[in-house]
Amino acid sequence: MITERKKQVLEAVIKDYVKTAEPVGSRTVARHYMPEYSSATIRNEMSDLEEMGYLTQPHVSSGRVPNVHAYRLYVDHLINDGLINPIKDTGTEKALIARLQQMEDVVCTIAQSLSDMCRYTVAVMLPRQKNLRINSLQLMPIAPARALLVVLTDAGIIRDAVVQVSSELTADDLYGISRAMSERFSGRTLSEVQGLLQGIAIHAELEPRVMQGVGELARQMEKQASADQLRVFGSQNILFHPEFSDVEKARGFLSAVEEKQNLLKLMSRGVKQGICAYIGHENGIMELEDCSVVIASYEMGNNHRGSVAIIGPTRMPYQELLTTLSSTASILSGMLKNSLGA
Amino acid sequence: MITERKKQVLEAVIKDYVKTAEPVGSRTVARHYMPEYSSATIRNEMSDLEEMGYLTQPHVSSGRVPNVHAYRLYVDHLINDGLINPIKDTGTEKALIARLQQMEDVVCTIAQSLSDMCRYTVAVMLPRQKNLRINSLQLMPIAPARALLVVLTDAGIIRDAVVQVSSELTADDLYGISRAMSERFSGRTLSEVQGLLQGIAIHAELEPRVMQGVGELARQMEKQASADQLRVFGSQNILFHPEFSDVEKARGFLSAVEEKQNLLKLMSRGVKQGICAYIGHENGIMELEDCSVVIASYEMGNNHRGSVAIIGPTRMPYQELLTTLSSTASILSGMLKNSLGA
DNA sequence: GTTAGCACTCGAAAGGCGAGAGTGCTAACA
DNA sequence: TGTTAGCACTCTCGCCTTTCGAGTGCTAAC
Repeated sequence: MITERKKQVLEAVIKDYVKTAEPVGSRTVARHYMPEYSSATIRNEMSDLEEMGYLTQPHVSSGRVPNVHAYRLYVDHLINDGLINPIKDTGTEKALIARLQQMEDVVCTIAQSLSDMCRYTVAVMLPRQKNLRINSLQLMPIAPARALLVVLTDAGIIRDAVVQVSSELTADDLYGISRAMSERFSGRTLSEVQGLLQGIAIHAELEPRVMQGVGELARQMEKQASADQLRVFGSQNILFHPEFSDVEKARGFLSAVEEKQNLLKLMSRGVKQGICAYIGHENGIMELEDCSVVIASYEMGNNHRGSVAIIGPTRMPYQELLTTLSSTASILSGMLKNSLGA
Repeated sequence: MITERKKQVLEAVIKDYVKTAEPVGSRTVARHYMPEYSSATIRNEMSDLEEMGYLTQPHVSSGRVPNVHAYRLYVDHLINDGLINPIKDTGTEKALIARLQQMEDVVCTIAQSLSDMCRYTVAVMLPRQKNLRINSLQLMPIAPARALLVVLTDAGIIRDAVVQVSSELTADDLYGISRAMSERFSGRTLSEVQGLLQGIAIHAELEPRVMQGVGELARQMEKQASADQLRVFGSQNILFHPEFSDVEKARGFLSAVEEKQNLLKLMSRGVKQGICAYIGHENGIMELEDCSVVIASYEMGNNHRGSVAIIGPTRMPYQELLTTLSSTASILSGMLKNSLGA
């Protein structure tokens, strides 16, 4: 069994190691964290902890370094014992909400500033949107034979494209077509719209080239919305951590993060828990075996959930990051509810 | 005077050094580049070239390394003697043009793929747009008391924002307002619009909150358009070059590139020439003193010019990069003309 | 003008050495 | 029985020396 004092020692080792990135000796622990005991006592405890599989010595007679298991124990303790208290800040929210309409912008802006703030790499997953419904469509003239087609969906997603139209159409004509289209298509899902466009019947009365444009745009939107997407920010931050002072490793990290497939899988898994951490090899990505991924999920109204992650070396300040991350996730949920819902 | 043979030797040294990143010895040059001479001959030539200031020895009795002056000579030769032949490719153009309407997207997409392709860092300058004129405005309903305001300018810039409107307005009402606004504002510059909105007279008949939104958006657009902007892509690529295997240096590079002010100044200068290269300290940016910046300018129709740059270590394949870069610039000019003009 | 030959220089890699940090173990103490 | 002091031992790190090889400069011969 692991005694209370052992836990204290373990925590001390973790904290010191996170700070210094150097193996921690018994003397250090005794002096800085548990002055009521002598180094010899701590030494014995550390020896036990090593035997139990929580600490490792890089070589005999150096200090000790926490293990994946140690971090695991520590993180579980943090998460389960309610030491993660998201701070609900409302300042940023107000400042941002005015300028950001689209879900994607909101999420990316937050992620960017999170990565700037904590100097780690941040990834966000934008969940796939099943059965997006069209809210309205509008055409506006931009040049003699060209119009801008804007499509709004119920999830607040706005997409536009330039379409060719016949040159004799006036702005009013375009508006008329817009109304007719909106009437026909609003409330329909993107795939329904594509289906409808297959039927020749509709084509006749409306501009066929516009219809083609609508179909094309619908297909694009659906394609983009039907897969989970991943965005990564601040990947350069990895260079600030001494475990990546070897350029080879830094490059490995960057390419692993660029290659989004694996990360996406991990983050989809992370969506299910509220907040969780994959420590070291637990993340299952070979190039990231010396990294940890802390994931929190956020809500976006219509029953969809995305997730946001901080990625860094195994040696990271879990308590701080878990707190920051879960705050961020809750801010994000709030913003998305306010700006898109209602 | 520099003889023809000296030039050959110099070119050989440059080419070999670019390839291997190791100091080049006389034997290597003789064997691989000029087998008609012996190493001793080359040795004498190299000794002369060193005295003339084109080569440097990292230490006595190592091979020699080309200098800033050597690169300068080489690059001038390349540029002036017409060795840079832009390849006009039309494949990418067709594929991209369908999906990209906004100038910014076009430029950024091209820059991204350029950096992927050549594995260097790429920066693009988006020139400031003076006196943008409004082409048309349009409101479309998105929720009971909200509308999407879309603004088109003559430079093909599209910007949108959500504005609050009173809840009893129908889609037709919004269209009416759009028409009225378009009539009033189209052809005016952004600052004129802001000026007009100061006059109370207009407010009365149109929705005041919409007018506020227009003003706000116009201000934003003008602010964004009135300063040159810089976008950087593939900054991680620097890690592939051995001169940055020291993480300190890599970090210096990244922060210099992130801090866009200096780079922007350099690139504005580069706009004036068609294509040019700043080698080593010539770029005037302290953190980039061991880097070169190759710049080409592109045209965007309305007499505005932007520029695109490749940034990497001084040791770079200038011929290849100059060619690629100037091709890219001409493709870009072409795309912008096609998609925005007319 | 070109080349062969040779002595010389210097950096990079390999081996040796001492200092310092940290451990494990034992014995003494409360 | 748990804690502590003391001591011998181990291993890394930084520093120095040595060796090896690549490449040069110079001279003399072609």
